[in-house]
Amino acid sequence: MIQLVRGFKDILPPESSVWQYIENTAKQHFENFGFKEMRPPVLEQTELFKRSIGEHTDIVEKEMYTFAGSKDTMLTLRPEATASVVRAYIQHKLYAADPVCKFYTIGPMFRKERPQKGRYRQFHQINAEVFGVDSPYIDAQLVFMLMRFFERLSIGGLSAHLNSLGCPACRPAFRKDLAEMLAGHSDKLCEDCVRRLDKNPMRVLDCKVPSCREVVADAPSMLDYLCEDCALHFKAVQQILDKLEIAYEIDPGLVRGLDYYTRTAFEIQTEELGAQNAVAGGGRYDNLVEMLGGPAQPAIGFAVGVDRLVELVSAKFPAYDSGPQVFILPMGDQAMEMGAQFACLLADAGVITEADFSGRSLKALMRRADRMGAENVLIIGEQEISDNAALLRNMKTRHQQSIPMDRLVETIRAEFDG
RNA sequence: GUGAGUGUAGCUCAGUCGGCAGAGCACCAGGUUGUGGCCCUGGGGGUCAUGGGUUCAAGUCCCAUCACUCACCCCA
Repeated sequence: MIQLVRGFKDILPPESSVWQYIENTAKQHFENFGFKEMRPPVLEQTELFKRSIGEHTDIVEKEMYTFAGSKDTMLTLRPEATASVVRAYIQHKLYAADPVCKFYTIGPMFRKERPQKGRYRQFHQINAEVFGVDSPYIDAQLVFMLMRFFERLSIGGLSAHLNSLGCPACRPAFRKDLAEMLAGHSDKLCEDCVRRLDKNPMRVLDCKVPSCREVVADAPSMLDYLCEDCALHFKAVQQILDKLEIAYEIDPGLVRGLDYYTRTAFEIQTEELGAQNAVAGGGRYDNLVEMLGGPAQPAIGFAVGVDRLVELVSAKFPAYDSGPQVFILPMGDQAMEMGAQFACLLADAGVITEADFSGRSLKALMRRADRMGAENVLIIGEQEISDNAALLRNMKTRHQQSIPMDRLVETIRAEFDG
């Protein structure tokens, strides 16, 4: 038997209905905030991700699905969406149409990591990106939009975590001081953090090892190093969130893994997930558009992990298959032929219709209809054919009525309109 | 990539010391010639993950592979 690829997953009914619910809620909600859907391809030139995510990140170094395309270009299944959206924004000169562009995307991403709970090699994200606005107002609006989105999905125990990562003007000084301070205590750091010292010292800030935490407790905070512009920006984000009555925590340990982030970084966490508690994360990337060859345009975005949302939503509202409104039960060849016609005509008329052509006993058909949760059954047998009227039975009330065949579709449709 | 655990019917799982492959649920049929849920009776269903090894004999012991789960690394 051919099995599905490791780390990949089939989304079967009824679970798929939860996905539809989440995606539909996101579309409606984000469009209320002025976002339009963009659907970039899942495949891009490898170079795009190397330049945006950073050549020396784990994602690019060992977690991408990369293979040779035609000639000498390497292709990669996207590990995240932002790079593609930025690429499309630049390539189609979308900044020319209007200075402000707001997009959302929903779709699969691919990362070749070891699968574990809630982390597949094909995972799904809902992204939103805003280009052309450097106002802190938009930072706050994104956080607000996210919190409300999760509330719509009835996810509880939410908290917003905020930090500012500074900008190229102020971050280097912080990074240098931090690295020096940490290096002075390298004997107390865990193995991983010693390695992080040269690679990305800021990541030591969110290490969970107790001895590292002690060292970090005395570490300098980026917030003390922010230049005037960055400090004002961050202050403004907080003020707006206060006005919007969104609770948040300032978390100097919140560090984004990707190189392109600047200023505001945020993460939405829930208590309902255990160790992997982040359901969304994002931040500003004011330099990425230019880095990728576009005009200097500020930008900010976030990504929501859909796989985790599905778990949370399913735990609250278990998925189930809803049954047909009408289940047609024909008996005999002639009835079968009529049932087949009615099945098509009713469905086309907007009634959720199912039919059973197995030719088994009425008892067996009734049992199947009941199990499938049918609201009504339409019985067509010899008696009904000679009466020229089918029998419609409500499965809950057990009420039965005879419906003339020649007006059957209109009659049944009228029955459900009310 | 590293470490640990698991793999037996569609699902959840039992299987003792190595000795005929099991249960519950689900499915099918009958009890009721054309009326569902509850109940009763019966039935179908297995490459015991895969491949090799030890043994008179392997679901059970050993090795390898694969898959899943959890954790690590890393992380929107």
